[in-house]
Amino acid sequence: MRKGHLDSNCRYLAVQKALTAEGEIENIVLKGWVRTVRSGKGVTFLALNDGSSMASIQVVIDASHPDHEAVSAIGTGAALEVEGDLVASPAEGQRWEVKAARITMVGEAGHDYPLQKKRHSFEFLRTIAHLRPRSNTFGAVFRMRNALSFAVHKFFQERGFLYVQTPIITANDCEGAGEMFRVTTLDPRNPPLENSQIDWREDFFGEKTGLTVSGQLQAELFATAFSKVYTFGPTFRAENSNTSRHVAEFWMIEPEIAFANLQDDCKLAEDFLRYHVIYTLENCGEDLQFFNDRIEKGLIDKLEKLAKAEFHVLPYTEAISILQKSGENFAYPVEWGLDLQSEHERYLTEKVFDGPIFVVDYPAQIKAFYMRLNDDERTVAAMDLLVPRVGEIIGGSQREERYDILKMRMDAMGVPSEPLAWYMDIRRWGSCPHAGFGLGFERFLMYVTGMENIRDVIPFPRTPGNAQF
RNA sequence: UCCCCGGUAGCUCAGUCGGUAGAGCAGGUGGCUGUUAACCACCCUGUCGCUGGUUCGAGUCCGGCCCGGGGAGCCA
Repeated sequence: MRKGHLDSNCRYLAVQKALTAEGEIENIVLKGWVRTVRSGKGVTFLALNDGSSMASIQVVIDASHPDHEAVSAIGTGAALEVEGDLVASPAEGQRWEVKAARITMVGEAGHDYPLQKKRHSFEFLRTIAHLRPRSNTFGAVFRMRNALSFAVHKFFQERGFLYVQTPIITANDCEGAGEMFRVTTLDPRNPPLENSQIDWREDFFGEKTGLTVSGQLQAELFATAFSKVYTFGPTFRAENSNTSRHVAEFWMIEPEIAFANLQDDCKLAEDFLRYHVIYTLENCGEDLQFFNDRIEKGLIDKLEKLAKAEFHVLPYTEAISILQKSGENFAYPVEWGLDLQSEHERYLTEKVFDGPIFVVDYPAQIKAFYMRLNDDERTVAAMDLLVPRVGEIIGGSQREERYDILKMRMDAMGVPSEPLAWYMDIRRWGSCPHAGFGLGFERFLMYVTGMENIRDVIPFPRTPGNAQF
């Protein structure tokens, strides 16, 4: 067996291309990592995977081959280049296999390779996040993540939306969505002080800055120039949340549309969800089948059902009344003016409607300052899209486009208006009704893969106490 | 941050009433087979999370701490 790089005139093929070949091909080259070695006296089989598909390709080497003994000692995880002929497999289990003429060891893997050919717990795999993409489940997760990232852009671009990159560093302390990470170049042991308070004017940006918790406010500005825009980027929350649904760094999708009301917003959210579920069904078959068989039984049925489902619209006030009449014994109180808890949301979407629902028109006092005040003056044009098994998956609103009312709401909620003068300015000149929503990309991935922990749908999760890799 | 559960071999786990630790996989050796996370036989593998206590004796009981998981809150 040769070591090092193989120069060859042979045709290099991704494993996925080889597996879906129309016919036999002579002299091909495959490169990838060994998943299993099954060795016998007469013949040795290698399963080679290069991440291009869930399935590995079977490489066969006869005992008569001079390298047979060396090949049979190859460890799981080794990187190989295989040169040979793609031939029809004489045995059950695969259509094509590679009859190896030459196998080159590119990178060895010893017996201490942590990823064994057995089932590992997701908890263990998180501790080897640098290797877990080579496992079946994470291969499928990240291929799916890739496919859906592409689909997000495809969806918006096909509809004339402008992709806007909103800032990651921001001085808006009150974007309204939670704790921010501080961004500073000051020396923490010796910060400049004024009246024993840190003097942020001395900091890099001349004011107190942090990592963005939402691109919405800036997306609104662009919406009032380009009509339809979306963001798709990293978002940060410094909250000490320790749950399977929270990470400190995640990717959020935030469309914002001008000349639009809450109904238009709901329609967009519905189209978005349906489009991506159908895209997944049509483009991720092999990986989806794996999730359906191994991660969440009935996943494909669930997605097909969602793709065809009617999306109900339910005003908050009606939701409260349904919950109060339900006779269910909820752990948290149901009363007009209180926010809906997870148990309430799941009851509505699973038991009452058994399908996706928009809950709209929430009490003003439990929602953010920028949401548009309804004519009843006690609710705002907010919407949450709830789906079975997950609960809230999208949250959005029509934005308050009337300067005076926005100012009044900010004052009432204690939001200082001076730092947000630019945000308010677009209400002074050419203001128009507009709306948008936010969707956590990882939460959406959890929904379509059936994965139950958000840390298992993002390459390198950042959570309280953990920023490894 | 709060509540609950857990931490035993490289990995997945068992360990009874408190009596001195075990199975599968991985690894090694041999055998066997166009094999399918191959199979069969034998061999090897331990700071029982850390720390203090109770006890003749602690993986097992109690306290503290660390780490992980589930749920809640916050939210996406």
